[in-house]
This record gives sequence, structure tokens and C-alpha cells, in this order.
Amino acid sequence: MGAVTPDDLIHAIRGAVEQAVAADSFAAPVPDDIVLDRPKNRAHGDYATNIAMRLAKPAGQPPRKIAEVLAQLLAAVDGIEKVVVAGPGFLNITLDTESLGLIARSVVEQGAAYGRSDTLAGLRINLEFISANPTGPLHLGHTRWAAVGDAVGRVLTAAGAEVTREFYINDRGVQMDLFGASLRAAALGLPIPEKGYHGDYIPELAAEVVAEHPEVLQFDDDKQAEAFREEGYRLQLAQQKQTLDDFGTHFDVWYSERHLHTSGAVERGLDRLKEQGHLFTDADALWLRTTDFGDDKDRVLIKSDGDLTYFASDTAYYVDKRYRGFDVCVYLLGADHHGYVNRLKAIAACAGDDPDVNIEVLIGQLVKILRNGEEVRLSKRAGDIVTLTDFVAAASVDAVRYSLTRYPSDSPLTLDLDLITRQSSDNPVFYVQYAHARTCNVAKNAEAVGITTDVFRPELLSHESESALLTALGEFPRVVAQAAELREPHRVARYLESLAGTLHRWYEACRIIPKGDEQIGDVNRSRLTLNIATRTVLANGLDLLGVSAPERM
RNA sequence: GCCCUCGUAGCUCAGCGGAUAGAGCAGGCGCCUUCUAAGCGCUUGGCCGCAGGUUCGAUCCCUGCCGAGGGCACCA
Repeated sequence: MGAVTPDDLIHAIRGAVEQAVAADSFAAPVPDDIVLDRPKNRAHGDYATNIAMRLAKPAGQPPRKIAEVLAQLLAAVDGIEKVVVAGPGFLNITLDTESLGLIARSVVEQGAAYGRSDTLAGLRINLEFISANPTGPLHLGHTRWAAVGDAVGRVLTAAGAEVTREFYINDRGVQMDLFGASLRAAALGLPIPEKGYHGDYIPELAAEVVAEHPEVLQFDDDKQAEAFREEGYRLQLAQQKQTLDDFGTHFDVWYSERHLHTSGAVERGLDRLKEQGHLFTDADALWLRTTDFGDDKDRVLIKSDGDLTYFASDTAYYVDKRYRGFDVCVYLLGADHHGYVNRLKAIAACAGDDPDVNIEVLIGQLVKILRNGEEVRLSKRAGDIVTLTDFVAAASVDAVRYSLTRYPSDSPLTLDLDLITRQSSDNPVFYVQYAHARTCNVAKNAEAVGITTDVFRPELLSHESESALLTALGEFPRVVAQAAELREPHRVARYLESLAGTLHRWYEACRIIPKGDEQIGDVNRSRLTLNIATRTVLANGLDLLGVSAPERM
């Protein structure tokens, strides 16, 4: 007999419905999505399904009557101990102890692969996030995406998708010139241009440029501004890369906007749109008729003075991604860009794609930081900018990553810096990491007293806290698959917190190492396997969030 | 004015149609003589913004209203 997983149960339920229909017990189509829950109340069994209630209407029979039929069929399934009809027509399923216990061995056997699936196999996904201007350090808003975007990538990969993480470098346009002019002004002790960059990092960066290239001071004005712009760009980009590297977020592609213009991608993009017939000229400007696809106004691609708009770059960039073979282009944008969503969707539609399939835009709401109960305001004034580096320095990479990935990105977020920096149980990341460290320590001690996993008797894992832990372990692959499908890695974090609690309760109730002079028995050996299985899932889950799983704390 | 997101415990937030709405923090009471107390148990605390609608069933879906935040350039 093998372990009975949630998938097995869903399969069994579908089989029971088909069997009942075949036997003319009732007539109804079998739903594609069969819902299998873990009931909150342990008295309601290991698993529950609402299938009878959903079939009641199409079948024209009372839900409890359908439930009775299905209960009888399911009760005969190998590994199911009993099925109880409850409430309005729930089927509460209890597995036999052995079948449930086998999940532990299955998890240990799969190891790091447990939780992976092929639900998104074959899908090529371009995941673009952060995409900051190379004119300053990464700040708080970027930090959210650095954590969440990376976790989305990990979760998608776990679900079998082929993911390319991409950072779009906005290295073209007037902001670059302002950046260069600001650096030059700082280096020469001149006032920084009104619309320029005023942060503390500007004089520092300017000094670096001068230190590396003292000759720039001799250049004439235009050449000098350009030199500061280019050298500053190079240094700033390198710093951003280093910061993200230290944060554990790695990109596969750093895509320069300039490259878009030099590689022929812009022309290719315009050709594509022309083919699709959505271009028109008005007042000497070239427009894209995005209103054909839900945008509130048409957009200019080439201005009447012949310059390309930023929107033209966006359009070319999208077409280029598709040209490079990506099935789905995912954009992670800040809330201040959400007005862009319709435009991006319209781009995809104008390029002949399906905006509901080929392009996805995830919006990240703003993050606010509280320090001493007061909001730390982001302002242009130097010193008030919270950079990614500052944030990590105040807490830790693990604490920052976890604090950001445990919330859905589309909800506004307020983080209390005092709480995140506290190295204590107040902080959920430590709660989960501690659970992992505990499993490691217990395993080490158990092995030291001679407990092995050679014998595994799943039927001995019969304590209430053990069936709770086992069903929780069985949930993990479904949690990961759902997190990938919905692009919501916070589901993994929430699951881990719940799993950690379940582990702690088991730890309090069931000992792995016998007390005092008690003999080591098969119960102890079997529990060691369960402990290792839990450790595996905690480690795999933390890895999906890019958070470390320490062996001791 | 139009569009988007959000209103859930004192605070920060989960819960994309199910059973008695959850977690952490904050408040109260307990538990370390042997595997990590960064832990566990118990406890206080809720018109799920308001009003309709759909449904066997709504915090969840639809409509309207109220409130908060954000967005609406031939800028990047």
C-alpha cells in the first residue's frame, strides 16, 4: 500500500461520482475541479469535500442523499478508514493510520524535490521586476519586488515553468542627462539642477567617478556631462547588481533600453503593430490605437518632432519578449504604475496576442515603514530615503525577505521596523526557522542515542498531533502549485507558519527520544522519519521564499 | 470627473462560495528534573465599512453608497 495523497483522494472522489452515475444513483456531470479541504475542526476527519452539495442541484436530489451514496463508495477505497456525512452534506474522510503515515516516508524519499510539480510544465515565462532607473540606489519599493519577484520566480520554477528573471534598465531618456548633470554639478561644487538628483549618494558617486577618471575634470562641458552620465551609470548599475546579489535575488537577463534601440527591436515592434493594423498618423505623430482594446485614449509612439516616446520602448520591449519565445510576459509594477496596466494589455492586443494569456501585470502596493511607532517618510531629501541596503542592515536578509513575502503584494503594507529587527518569536520568520532548527537538533540527538530510520511503521504514528502533522505535510505540493498558479508566494509563507505550529504541538505531545531508561522502539524510529519529513518540507518551503533554513539557532 | 486597489479583533494582516471567520503582536493566567521555552496550553477581544441582489449557503460573486490610498502627459 502506498501513501494516500490529496491527489489520490480527489481521484478517488471523481471515481466514486462516476461509479454512482454509472449505477444510475443520480445523474449529473462530474465537475472538473473537485474541492478537497482540510477541515479546521479535527473532529471532521482528515479531509472533507463539498462534492455532494455541488452535485445536488444538477442531480435534482438532496445533498445528503448524494453524500450517502458517495460515502459508501468511498469507504471501500483502499486506505480510507471511514467516511462520515455531516452537516448539510459534507463528506468527512478519515484515512487509516498506516496510509496517512506513509506520507512521511514519501516526503523523505523525495527530499528536496517534494513540493515540485509539472502543473506549469512547458510554459516559458518572462518575469520582469524591479527595473529601476540606474540613477540611484534601490529603495524600499524595489525591495518588495526584489523579495516577492524572486519568490514568484522560485514558485513558478517549482511548478515546472521555465522562468527567466529579467531586469529592464531604463538607461535612456532625459533622466539620464539629469543624472549626469547632477553628478557633474556635485563634482564641481555647482548647484544641482532643480529637476536633478539631490540624494546624498550623488556627491559620493561623483567623487568615485573623479577618483577613477580624473581626466573628466578637463573635458569641456558637454563631453563632461556625458562622461559623468556614463561613468555614473556604470557605477550605479554595478552597485544595484551587487545589492541584489547580496540580497539573494539574481537576474538571468539585464536588458538595456538602449539595446532595444540599437538591436532593431524598435523597428521590429513597429512592424509588428503595423501588420496588425493598429497604427495611424495624426498631427504629424504616429499613434497606436490602444482604444481598440480598452485603453481610455490612444497613445503616441513617435512624437511630431520625430522622437520616440517611452511608450514606444514599452511596446517594442513587449514584442521583443514575445520574439524571444516567451509564452507569458509577467510584469511586476508598483502601485504608482497601475494606470499602465490597461496600456500594457492593449499593447499585447495590438500586437495580435491575447491580453488575458500572454501578458500579466501584478501590482505591488506601497510599503510603509514604522519606526518607534512613526511612519518613516520617503522624501527626496537625503537621509530620508530608505534603501534596500539600509533596510537589510537594520534587520537581516532573511527577516526582510520573509516580512515582504508573507503578504500578498497587492495589499498595502505597513512594517514595523522595531518588530522585524527583533530577534525573537514575535517575528514569524524566527518562528518558522526555529521549527526547522528544532527538527535538525532533534534528529541529531536521536541519531546520537542510536535511533535509526531503518524501521518505519506508519501505523504507529497514531497520535492526534501526528495525523495533523501528516495531513499538513501532504498539503505542501498543492500549496506550492496554487502559489504558482496565482503568483502568490505568500501562501507558502502562511502554510509554513501553520506547519511550524503543528510541528511544535507534536513535539510537545510526542517524544522521539525515549525518556530516562525507556527502550528505543519502533515508535521512536518511525517518529524520527516523521521529524525528518517535516524538516524537509520546512526547508523546501523556506527555500521557495529565498529564506535560509538554519540548522541551529 | 473617469479608472484601479483596498475597508476583517486595540495594532499588522490571512482567509478568490462552505461547517463555530483565523494568525501574530498587544492584555490576562499557567507550563522548563532529561529531544531547543525563539516553544506549548488556556483566556480577553469581531454588526467581516453600509445597503440591496445572486445562491441550498456570501467576508468572498454582482450593483449602489460611504471611507482610505493611488493613477489619469506628443514626461521618463
